[in-house]
Amino acid sequence: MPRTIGERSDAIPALAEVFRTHGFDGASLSLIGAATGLGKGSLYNFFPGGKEEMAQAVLDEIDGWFRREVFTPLREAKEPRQGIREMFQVVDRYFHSGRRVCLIGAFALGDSRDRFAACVAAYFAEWVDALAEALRRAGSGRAEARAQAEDTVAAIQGALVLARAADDRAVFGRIMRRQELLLLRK
Amino acid sequence: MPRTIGERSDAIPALAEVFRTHGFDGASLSLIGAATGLGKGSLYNFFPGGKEEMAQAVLDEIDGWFRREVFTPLREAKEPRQGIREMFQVVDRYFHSGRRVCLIGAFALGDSRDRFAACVAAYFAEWVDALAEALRRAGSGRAEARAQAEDTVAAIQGALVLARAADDRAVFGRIMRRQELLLLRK
DNA sequence: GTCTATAAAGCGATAGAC
DNA sequence: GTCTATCGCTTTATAGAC
Repeated sequence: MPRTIGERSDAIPALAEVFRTHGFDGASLSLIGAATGLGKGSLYNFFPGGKEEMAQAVLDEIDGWFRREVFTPLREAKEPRQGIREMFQVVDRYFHSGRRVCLIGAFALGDSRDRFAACVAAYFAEWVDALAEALRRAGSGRAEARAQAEDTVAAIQGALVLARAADDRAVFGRIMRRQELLLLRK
Repeated sequence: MPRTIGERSDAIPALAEVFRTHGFDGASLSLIGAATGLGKGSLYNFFPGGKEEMAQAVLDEIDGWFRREVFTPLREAKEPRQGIREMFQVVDRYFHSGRRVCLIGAFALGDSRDRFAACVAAYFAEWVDALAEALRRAGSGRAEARAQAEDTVAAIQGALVLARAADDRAVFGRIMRRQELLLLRK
């Protein structure tokens, strides 16, 4: 998180943190102001569309990050099985081993789903697609690869729910490890 | 949903619907009043603790329902494998094949987790416990049964996230069916 | 017991000084 | 470009009429 906010994108990490912690409705402008160190004037200067534009900017940033660090590597990995192993590593790091919630998953379950429906749907669809392609290249049939990919993305999201519910990140690690074994066995 | 509200418990289904649809923060008293057909006077007469007491009453009702319809049957089923099959059926019906969100899962990911932390943690812990016992009775070792139970509850929660994200309940059915096969194969 | 009116606080958003 | 003050509205919650 940058110490000084010089441009719009500098505020995104703090914004993401606030939305993850408090949800869209719970993230008030005063909380956002405190987290970013910006007054309302500056916030509306960077984000004329207000809170909705702030959340959209965070979602776009997350989408770009996953595209760059997860989806594309999955699709382009020379060794698909190795690519899948690396996906689990990157995802575990991203979610801080289950301590950090998936903002897009939380938006999917919450009241803000309709507002950001397209973004939310596209994120999960692309994750499933990219993983299915890697699995197909690793030897699974087309239909089986899709099924395995769907199960895996669901397992990760479910693991985040359970980890946060139990306030115990060990749950997340266990589910991730078993899902990786299930996917790469044989 | 009862047509007339004569006592506190008559309002619970409508309350649950509002919290599921709008989340805790998004469920304003005016929405709650419209959904229940009750004025604020009546609401505060039934729930002196306000919104928090309303949500807690809903969580208690859900907890009781799952205990009665899912956890206890799992533990007491004469045929544990058949009991597990029935769990999948009951859960599919409860979540309207993925169209209905798990309020406790949504609270776990959302801003209201801290407020209802004990309730949320207990719900998932008991589900995993009950399913693990059934799996153990069906022949799994103690550790393996726990792992399978954890994976299954996570798969169900993840399936709800994906179904809601894609606005496609078919996803939910597919993941549930595959998880059931995985659990009961051999 | 249920309504309407109202209180007090917080909200998102805007305007204007600097 | 960033601040403070403020608008208009909604929120939860309460008070008092009936």
